[in-house]
Amino acid sequence: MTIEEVIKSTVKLDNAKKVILNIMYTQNVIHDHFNELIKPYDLSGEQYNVLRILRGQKGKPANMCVIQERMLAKTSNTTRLVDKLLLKDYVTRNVCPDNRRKIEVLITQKGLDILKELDPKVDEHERAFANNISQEELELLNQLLEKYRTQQN
Amino acid sequence: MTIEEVIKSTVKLDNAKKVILNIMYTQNVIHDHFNELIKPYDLSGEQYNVLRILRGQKGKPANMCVIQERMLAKTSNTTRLVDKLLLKDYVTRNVCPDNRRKIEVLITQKGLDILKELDPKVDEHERAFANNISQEELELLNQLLEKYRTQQN
DNA sequence: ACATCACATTTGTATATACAACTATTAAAA
DNA sequence: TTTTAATAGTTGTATATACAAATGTGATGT
Repeated sequence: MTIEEVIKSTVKLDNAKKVILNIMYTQNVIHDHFNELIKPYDLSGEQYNVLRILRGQKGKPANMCVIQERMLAKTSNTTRLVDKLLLKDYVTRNVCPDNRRKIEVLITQKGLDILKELDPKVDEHERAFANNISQEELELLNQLLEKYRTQQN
Repeated sequence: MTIEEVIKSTVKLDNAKKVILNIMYTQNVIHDHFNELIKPYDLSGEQYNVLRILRGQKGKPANMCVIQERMLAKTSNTTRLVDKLLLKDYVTRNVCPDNRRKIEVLITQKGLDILKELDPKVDEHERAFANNISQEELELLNQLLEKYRTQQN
């Protein structure tokens, strides 16, 4: 389905407009698909993302700004995301002894368990999209997106 | 900047994962850039989108579900978006005489004026991203995104 | 005519996002 | 040492999003 069909556009769009719409719309499709996946687990996409970041720390605590800078959506409110994870016992939160302005956030075993349960489903989600396109095309798509993003103002 | 650098990943990611992150992140970058653009105009991105759809109707009124199906984010609450536009006198809203379940939404001259004022800025926004990449690459990017999106479950 | 169903939109509610203001702590400067 | 500035995180508030339930209207069947 082309992007013109998606938005039922009657006029022909130029490539610059189409790419933006295509990226925005594709993100929406991925987002909705992922939300379906995690809905039964009572986790939001960003909560999952934070958990994955914490697992990536491999036991090393992460403070708030480390989490923030590794998230895709830089404007998310990390404090409140961690609050939610804390309520579900997926993380612990402690004041850093060296610098009391900082907070040390750690993933718990329960957090690791839920991630492990989700891993195969997330893999399947990723494959569902990637399967329709070759490895070379995937690589090309990555390169083009990275190039596209690089603005020269 | 590669997506690994963006999320400061220490491990190597496979292409399927990278494409998803790249699309999500690129959408974020575009979204933030666009929001900067329209912030002085007291319009949200989705409000702008609705206005653009209404202009595309070329005088023909659009009812709620027509607007809905032309929006990128299908889950947006069209009623409340139109409420906001109504408050700013950018649109009118009337019950359809033929079928009183339906609502006829029309863009006003004031709505057309604000869009006209925004047009060059939106063009510039689109070019800012597209300029760094050739027309052929833009076309390829569109094709790859459309192909990628097409899941076979 | 009456019941039932489908359709179009609105409303309620919980959660998420955007962004500014605020608090607490540490570092630097006078 | 006191003031000032920078850093890290939290809180408040307005708006947006997600999703289910409710309302009102029109279409269909008996």
